[in-house]
Amino acid sequence: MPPDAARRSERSRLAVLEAALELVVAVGYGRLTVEAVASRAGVGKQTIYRWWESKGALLFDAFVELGPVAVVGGVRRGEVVDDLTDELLAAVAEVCERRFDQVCRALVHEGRTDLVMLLLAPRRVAVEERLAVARRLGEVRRDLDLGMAVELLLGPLYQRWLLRTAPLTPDFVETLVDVALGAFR
Amino acid sequence: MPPDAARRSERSRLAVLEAALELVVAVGYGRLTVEAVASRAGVGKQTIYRWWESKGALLFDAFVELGPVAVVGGVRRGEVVDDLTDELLAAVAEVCERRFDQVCRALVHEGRTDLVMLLLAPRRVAVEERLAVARRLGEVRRDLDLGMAVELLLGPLYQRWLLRTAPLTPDFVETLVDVALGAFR
Amino acid sequence: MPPDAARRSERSRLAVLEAALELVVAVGYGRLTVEAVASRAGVGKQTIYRWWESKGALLFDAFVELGPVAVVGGVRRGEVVDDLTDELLAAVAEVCERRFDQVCRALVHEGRTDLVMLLLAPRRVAVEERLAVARRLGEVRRDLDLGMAVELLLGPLYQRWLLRTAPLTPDFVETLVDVALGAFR
Amino acid sequence: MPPDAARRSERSRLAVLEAALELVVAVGYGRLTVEAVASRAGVGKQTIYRWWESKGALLFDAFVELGPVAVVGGVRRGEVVDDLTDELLAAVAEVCERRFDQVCRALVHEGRTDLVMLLLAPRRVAVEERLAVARRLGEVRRDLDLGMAVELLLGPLYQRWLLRTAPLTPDFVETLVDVALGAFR
DNA sequence: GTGTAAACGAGACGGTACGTCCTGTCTTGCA
DNA sequence: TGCAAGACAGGACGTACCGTCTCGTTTACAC
Repeated sequence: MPPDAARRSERSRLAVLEAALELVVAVGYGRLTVEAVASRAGVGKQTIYRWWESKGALLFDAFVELGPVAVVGGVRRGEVVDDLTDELLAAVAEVCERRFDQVCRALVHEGRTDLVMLLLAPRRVAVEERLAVARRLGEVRRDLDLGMAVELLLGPLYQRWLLRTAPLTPDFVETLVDVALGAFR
Repeated sequence: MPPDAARRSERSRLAVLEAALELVVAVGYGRLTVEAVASRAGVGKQTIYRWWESKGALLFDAFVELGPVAVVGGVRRGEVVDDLTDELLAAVAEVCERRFDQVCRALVHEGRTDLVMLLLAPRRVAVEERLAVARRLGEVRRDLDLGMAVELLLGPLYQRWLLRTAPLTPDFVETLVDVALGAFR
Repeated sequence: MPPDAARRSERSRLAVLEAALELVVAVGYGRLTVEAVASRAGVGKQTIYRWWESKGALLFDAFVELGPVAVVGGVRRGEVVDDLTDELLAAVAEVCERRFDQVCRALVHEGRTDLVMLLLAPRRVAVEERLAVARRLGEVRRDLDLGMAVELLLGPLYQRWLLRTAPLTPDFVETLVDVALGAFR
Repeated sequence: MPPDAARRSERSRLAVLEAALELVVAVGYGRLTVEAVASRAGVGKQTIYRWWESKGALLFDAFVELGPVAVVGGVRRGEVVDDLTDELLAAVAEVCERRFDQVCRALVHEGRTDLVMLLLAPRRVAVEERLAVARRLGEVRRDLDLGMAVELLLGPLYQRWLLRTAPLTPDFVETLVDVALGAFR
């Protein structure tokens, strides 16, 4: 029998999500156990297994529900270079936020990169939209491949973040935008 | 007491590394157990715990010792665009190779991104060297920041690989090189 | 948290006790492992550790639950010398029975002599009761110290058994009863 | 190849025996490990395995070599009742001595009751000899079975010791001798 | 209101793997 | 060669969690 969502206890649902988020931040994904989540949430283990498929799915829900809302800038405010820099700096801030970082790494760990992409999507969309405007305004080449451009901007950034090859400094972001825009014009 | 490396059994060391590599390819990191490695290697569990700190460290050693040697092109063969494309295609091949992929993901999983960087380093160096030549020959800007250039080329590639946002096609590589070189000239 | 006895699985409890008894007889105490008991009982190891403190406690329970019931004679059937001889012969039989012997030695081995005493108690009580009757009937001295008398009768017997100083022959038992009764009259 | 006793290191032999005795007293037989003995003796493990078959054999040797010599009274000093009482009190003292007790229990634990008997033998012989004298002097029955008499005296005593059924008080010893002698006259 | 059926907390269950410990053997210099 | 040192294969230990499965107990909808 599939569980009857109508009878689901909202109190339990929230308690579990909160406990999961607190614990993953406190101890990291590797040391996060379902038993600990259940215990901290004052919930039976079965209640977790009934409603979530995996730790990853649980953490994803926890983040979507309780994580900080990504601040995504409006489409156009000033020069394309400034707007993109702002957007990337926001991406850096987002990605360095402890809960976001932990949850994403947990999802990578579980192979649920699809969920990671969902979390990263708003940023990618924002960057793409700004570039679309830029293309319309002639700030960049008319034939610019927007998808590739987004990857060129965010790929290096996300790589630094995931692999921790180097710190995500404002300097890095500025140079990244400069160099990338060089290719787009 | 720290173990005495001089007395270490080479036979056991190799058997463990081989078993680890075979098993991680066969069952993946998540289902890889120390007991299985010990058993397949015909080795006591303690012998593994004596010499390696974690599954990740073990897999790293296994790969460094037994993994396929990365084919890194010579510095200069032709046009910079062709050479870089070759290099990135080789990077794609490397990164898609089952053992490499599994071991790297295992290391990311364990938070040992430092080791992942070691595995990726030769490629990065090769790209950087070709760009250095290009800069000397005037194929790219004199003031090009080589480190940033490398990240711009490999960052998007490695991001696609790790997050599986999209397949790593030759087309993607070509466009990536084209766009990036646009920024470098 | 202490385990909740109310929820305990009777099926598992019995399976463990049976497995323990079979195995201790089959391989002896020294080679008896908790893992083997769990495996033969079709039970998780934790289920054993949850309910029993030690191998000794487990074996004691197993014996109390499943061991052959000691045949303890009625209080008085005939001459005191015959009755006591019967009782001691029964003690010899009991103590030589494979399971009883193994379990008792296991308990001695673990220092749980209190449990050994529990297993031996019925016999001691029976002997004491017969001696009490004998004292009432004038078959032995009025001022006989019953506790000491029991020790005098069973002490040598149990010592031969535990230390295997000599075989427990009927002859030994008869002489023992004769000599002891000589002291009691 | 059997080890060559001629080349045996006396220093090592003694160090091992001393360490074994100290450790068995300190931690008991159950927690006594060969490694600990070797380490405390400043000796390689192999040196122990080369010269002793088991922990039990090692402890036995240790006791024979280093244990306190049992004080066994001369054959006849006074009344048979007094002499036997002295002998049994000495037996109690001996058996309660920490090292003797530990080593004997260790040997019982290992099933090496033969070695226990060797350790107990001097006492038994002494009692038997005094009884032989008593029989010659008419202090006890002419047809007394000496072996049985010894068992009647020491059996209850050793049983109390091994099974710890009750404390080995002087009172107990006196009553034991009284009652037993009652049977022997 | 009452009956009933699902979700709930609790936690025991059969398992898997862990990382530690110890055994008894084997190997490597040193004396 | 005997020795101290200690690595080795093997395997049991007791623990930690897994995901499943009962237990009674709420809870909430249908009658």
